[in-house]
Amino acid sequence: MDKVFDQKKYEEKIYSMWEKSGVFSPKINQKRKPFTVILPLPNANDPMHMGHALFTVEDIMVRYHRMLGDPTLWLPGGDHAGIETQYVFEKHLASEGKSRFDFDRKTLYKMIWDFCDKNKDLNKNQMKLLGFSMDWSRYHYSLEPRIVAKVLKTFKKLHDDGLVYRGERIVNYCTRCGTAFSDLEVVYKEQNSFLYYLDYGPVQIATTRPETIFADVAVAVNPKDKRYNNLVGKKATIPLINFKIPIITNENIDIKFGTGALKVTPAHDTLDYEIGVKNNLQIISIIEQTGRIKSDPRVPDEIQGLYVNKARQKTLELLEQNGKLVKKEPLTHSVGVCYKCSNVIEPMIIPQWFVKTKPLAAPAIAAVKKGKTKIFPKKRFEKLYFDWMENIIDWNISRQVVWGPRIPVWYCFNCNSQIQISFINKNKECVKGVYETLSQRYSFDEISGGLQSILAPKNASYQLDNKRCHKCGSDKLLQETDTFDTWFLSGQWPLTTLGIDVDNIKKSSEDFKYFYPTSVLDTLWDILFFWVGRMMMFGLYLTNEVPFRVVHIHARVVDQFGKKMSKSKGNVVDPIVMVDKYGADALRWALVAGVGPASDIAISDDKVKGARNFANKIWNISRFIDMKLKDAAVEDYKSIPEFSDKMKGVSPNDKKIVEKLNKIINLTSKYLESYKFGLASEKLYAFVWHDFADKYLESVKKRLETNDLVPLSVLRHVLFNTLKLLHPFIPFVTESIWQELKSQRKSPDIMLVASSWPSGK
RNA sequence: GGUCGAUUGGCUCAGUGGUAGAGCGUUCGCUUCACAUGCGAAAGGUCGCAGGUUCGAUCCCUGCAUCGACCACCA
Repeated sequence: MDKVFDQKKYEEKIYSMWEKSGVFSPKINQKRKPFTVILPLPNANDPMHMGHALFTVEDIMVRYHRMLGDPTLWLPGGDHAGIETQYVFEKHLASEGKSRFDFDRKTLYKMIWDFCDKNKDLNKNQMKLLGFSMDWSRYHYSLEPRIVAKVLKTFKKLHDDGLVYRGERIVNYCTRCGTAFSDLEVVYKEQNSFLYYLDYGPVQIATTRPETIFADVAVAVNPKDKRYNNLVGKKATIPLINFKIPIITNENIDIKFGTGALKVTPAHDTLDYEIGVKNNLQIISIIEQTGRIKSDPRVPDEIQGLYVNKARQKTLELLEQNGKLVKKEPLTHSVGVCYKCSNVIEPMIIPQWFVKTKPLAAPAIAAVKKGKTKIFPKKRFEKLYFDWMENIIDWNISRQVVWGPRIPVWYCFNCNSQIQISFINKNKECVKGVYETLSQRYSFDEISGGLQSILAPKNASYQLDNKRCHKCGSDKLLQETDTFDTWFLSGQWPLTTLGIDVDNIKKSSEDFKYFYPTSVLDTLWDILFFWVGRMMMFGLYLTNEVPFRVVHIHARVVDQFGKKMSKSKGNVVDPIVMVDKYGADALRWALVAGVGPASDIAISDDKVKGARNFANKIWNISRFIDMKLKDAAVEDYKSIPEFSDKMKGVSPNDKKIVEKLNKIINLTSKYLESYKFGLASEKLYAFVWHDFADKYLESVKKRLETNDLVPLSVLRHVLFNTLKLLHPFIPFVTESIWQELKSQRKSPDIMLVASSWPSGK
């Protein structure tokens, strides 16, 4: 054995040995309960970051259970990550001076597909470098046909059950990404702006968005506001266009803000939308999806066609010229921006597909309350889970991006001639318009061949198959171009990857019947809502059974200053760089050792270096024992008696270390069962380094010179058991030693499986 | 505004109802034949503040302070 553990010499070899042996692929054994973990699928658009290295926690659980003898499945996967990937890809296109509007959707889809394929493979290799014992034979990608087919069936089932509807609700729309987002995907940023006081005839209103005044349909005041009592029911006048709008009341108006009078613009503000719906007000939309002001007769000519920001300036100029701008004062408020591109989110009314979530959330709440799924750490995260699930609103599952499965709904163009279309014609030009008009110049085939997107009116008729129109028999049908929210796919991940049959659960695959529900879902708390909640809802909806028994929330990796790692801050540490420098074991250990439940981990070179030293310590303990065994001229393990309490010549000192070993075996098992990985590793560290190496090993050196075989027997006993305890945490060094000491032990050949987890009786 | 978390030796952080722990750093001594990615020793904390429960609190409860995170609202 070398003087120091050279991980580069072993890691690759060891991993491929494991892989070839097939130990990562469990065999179904009806006599034993399986242990199943589904990997939180990394995005296929990006290499791994330090957060992914925390899958170490899952590997620890998985390896532990495998060693216990449980049929253990860790199922890996990759996520197409719809919007996020398209965003990354569009940046890539932009660097080549192109945009998504230059391509029809088929071409664009193919380009992104190829882009992701490369990254997917990169991801897989990186996970192997970290030693993750995933069953690669069961790897799944969210866009592979058999996964998508199941997802579409779920959509149909939801639709049949009346849980899907097409609705026109105010949605968060990013004009740059060209898609709507769920409320969870909007981030709020502080912005310095101005509050403008405008003259609306009998009242003054205060607004930060003067460009939307042309879409106003009312002025609202608080019913308790005495200043306006006599004006309620009368009319206010929109300046510049002199439209009369009613003055109404609403309890949500803050008396102290501005003048206490709010201009109500239902089409372009969330609160206003609610007020509009409640009071049956007209909803007038003046902003296009491109972010430009519409050519609407209500809008002054010079403002039409301007982008929102320009329109604001121009409107203010006009207001000032007309003496309608009373005053402006500075205001700091938060503005919703796109979580991907930071562009300001425009609340807009666009027809979208929604899932009714209340009926799905109720069982998901009940399951956690009944303890069918347990969340760790409980106190903190159960509350978070309930808060979200109890306040859930209908889920907008439409995304106006290309990268994802299209919603399986078809519109007949004969019946719905008002559908808006965007496509690339034969001359490679992007053409937009309403079908009724376009059909006079272009054939249906030319349109469908170069299709970019369609936008059907809210009440458009549709059908769930692409046969001839059920109503008129026409064959001019096109599928919805909205694609599914990524979480609609990943929310079904444990079901689809294990092989559920959505139509007939009893016909699901053997894997599904055996491995579902899964045992533990380990993730970061920040996708508790996006992912865990959705999986709970889908799981219970389709199977009446929770998708996992336990949700374990792991720690978050931050930089040495305690800040979240992000590309924009430039404080990202590449896990693979650390692996290269100090070894996979070192990084794994550094991420787990002594870390409290769901706390932050500050990762630094020093910490990983310390972990590397620990791995080396174990290596050298083994090297010492190996040498002593050979010094004693012992050819193989048979020459040294197996350790036993009753063997002759066992000293109190020997007994003491064995007692401590048994204690640490019990403790490690106990901690692993209760998800206390930090404590487990900390205690192991102290035992290995201080009790075993510094004290016991030093103390027997003299005895070893006297040809006393008892201490050798003890050393070997303690070493092999300790290696087993350490293996889930630091698999490479322990397995490397296991291989080096082949002649000094009985089978098994591979540490990972065949060696059973020790018992510390 | 609401919720949650943190506050422990110089730094980073574990932990427990019964007189404080680790790693790193620091100081001193070691080229000891497993390991200098090491060995031996040492210094260093009234466990944020104020109350309460308890025979006893760093740990439980209440309040406060500071920092951080999340959610909601922001016309």
